[in-house]
Amino acid sequence: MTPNNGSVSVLPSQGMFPLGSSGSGGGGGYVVEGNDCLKKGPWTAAEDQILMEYVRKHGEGNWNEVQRNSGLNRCGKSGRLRWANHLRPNLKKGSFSLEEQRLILELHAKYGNKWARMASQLPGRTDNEIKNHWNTRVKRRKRQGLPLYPHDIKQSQQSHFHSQTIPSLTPLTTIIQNPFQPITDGSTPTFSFHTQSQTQAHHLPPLSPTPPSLSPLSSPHRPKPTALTPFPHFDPINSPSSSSFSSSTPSFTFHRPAPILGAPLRHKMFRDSIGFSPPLSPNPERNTSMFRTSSMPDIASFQLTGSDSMPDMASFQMTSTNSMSDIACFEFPRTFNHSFPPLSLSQFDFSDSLVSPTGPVYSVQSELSSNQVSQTQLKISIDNNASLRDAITLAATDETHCNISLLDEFLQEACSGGNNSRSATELLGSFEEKHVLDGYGQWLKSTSSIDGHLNSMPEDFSKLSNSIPPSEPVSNWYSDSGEVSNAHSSGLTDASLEFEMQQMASMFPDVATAGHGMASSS
DNA sequence: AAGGAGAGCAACCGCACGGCT
DNA sequence: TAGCCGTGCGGTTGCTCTCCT
Repeated sequence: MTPNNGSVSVLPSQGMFPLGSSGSGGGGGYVVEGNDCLKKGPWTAAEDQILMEYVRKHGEGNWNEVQRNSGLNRCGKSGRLRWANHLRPNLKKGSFSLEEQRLILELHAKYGNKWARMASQLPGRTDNEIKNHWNTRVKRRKRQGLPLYPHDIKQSQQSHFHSQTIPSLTPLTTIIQNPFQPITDGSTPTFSFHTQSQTQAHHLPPLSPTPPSLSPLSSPHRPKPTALTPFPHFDPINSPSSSSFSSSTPSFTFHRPAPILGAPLRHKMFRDSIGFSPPLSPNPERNTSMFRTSSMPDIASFQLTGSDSMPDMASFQMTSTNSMSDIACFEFPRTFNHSFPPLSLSQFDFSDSLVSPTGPVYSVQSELSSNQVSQTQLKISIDNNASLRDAITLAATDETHCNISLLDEFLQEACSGGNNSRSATELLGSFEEKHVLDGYGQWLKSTSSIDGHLNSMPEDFSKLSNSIPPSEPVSNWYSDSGEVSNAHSSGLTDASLEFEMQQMASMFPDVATAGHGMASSS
């Protein structure tokens, strides 16, 4: 936007008075009484010319000299800003490209609100541009109750936050990406997820602006995040979570975040970080069990059991105490050297603390308000000593019968729904476990050795798929506009939409290409 | 057609930091 | 060493434009 005739944001009470519209190209603005009549407000083309001429002659710097030597009736600070943001050469104008948007996300995850630092890695972009872009995104996603970061970005952000107190935390991702891989010594590792109440959960600097006091746009009166909060939970020795950790029975505990049930996301398609998870039950008669388990069971547990008869496969079973008939299971290779479902940190979305089977205990914080979910605990145990089979059993125990019906509701709507298009994300409420399943599905597709299992998987998934109006663009599922499939209302640019789509596509590299993601892959 | 909401953008403000004296 | 000054950064404000109702 170019400067125009609009008034400027300086109050007359501050000693300004309107200049009128005499300036070419828009003019307007205010001057400061008693301060050499320094002009404020939008710059005119004439002023730009003066400034450019000055910089051409004298170079950048000595901005206070601009006013003295060029006759420009602006303070040096204003001149510097104008030059930096609009006049200097090689500035890119226009909307951010997909790569730039992605980079901004990554850089923000890495640096936080260090706009200048981010700008230094985005050639032609200014810190102000990046800041505005980011703030717009923040506002939009906050309004929609969506997480600020996509999964993969969020995990790197978490790594960033922690890397300042825990060197080489980056492997955290590795730890979680393949949580089973370390189990090679015949031990019986166990690890568990559990969600704490909000009062228990906040140990770290916030990762999301959602809580007002936790905004990434931190108040200038708050300590700058140069020294990030250490992990109060990081205590491999004394951590309660580590009490069950031993060499013979590796275990780790981390907390699940609250589901995203915040903003009234009505009539929204699958989108953005929520992603879409296919039900993976290979047994049609059990096709709701995955949903049950995914729908924030208050207590769920996983168990992995070794197998000799199926040395290369493990089964994964999910049960709910509501009904033992609600059992879902699937299998996957035990060795996991085929890039087990990318169970990344973000996909688990640990909210609080983590004890890895291999050592370090990290505490990470959910960006979600944990008051949106009842106490939830998932427990996974891995038994590598099992002699007959590699089995993974996941038991979901619903103690409070809260939230558990969300996915059933979704399934019902999905199966009967037709064009209602009620969002999976809206109904799912949570996506943490779903991401596990997403990862599993993705891995499943890419693993030729289990094609047979794949074939038996997708019935309930196909139900979901069928429930999604085929005419609905996938971008509407995944855009972070948060509104009904309307990119315009959200102000999303095509690039933004495409960017969000790419984010999602990256989550489903295989299936996405099969036709708009999993939802249409059946 | 008018009004409202939201997005995008430009620019200001206050503070922090570093260099210089 | 303290104070001054220039510069840079981050937060905020307020404007216009676009789209929707």
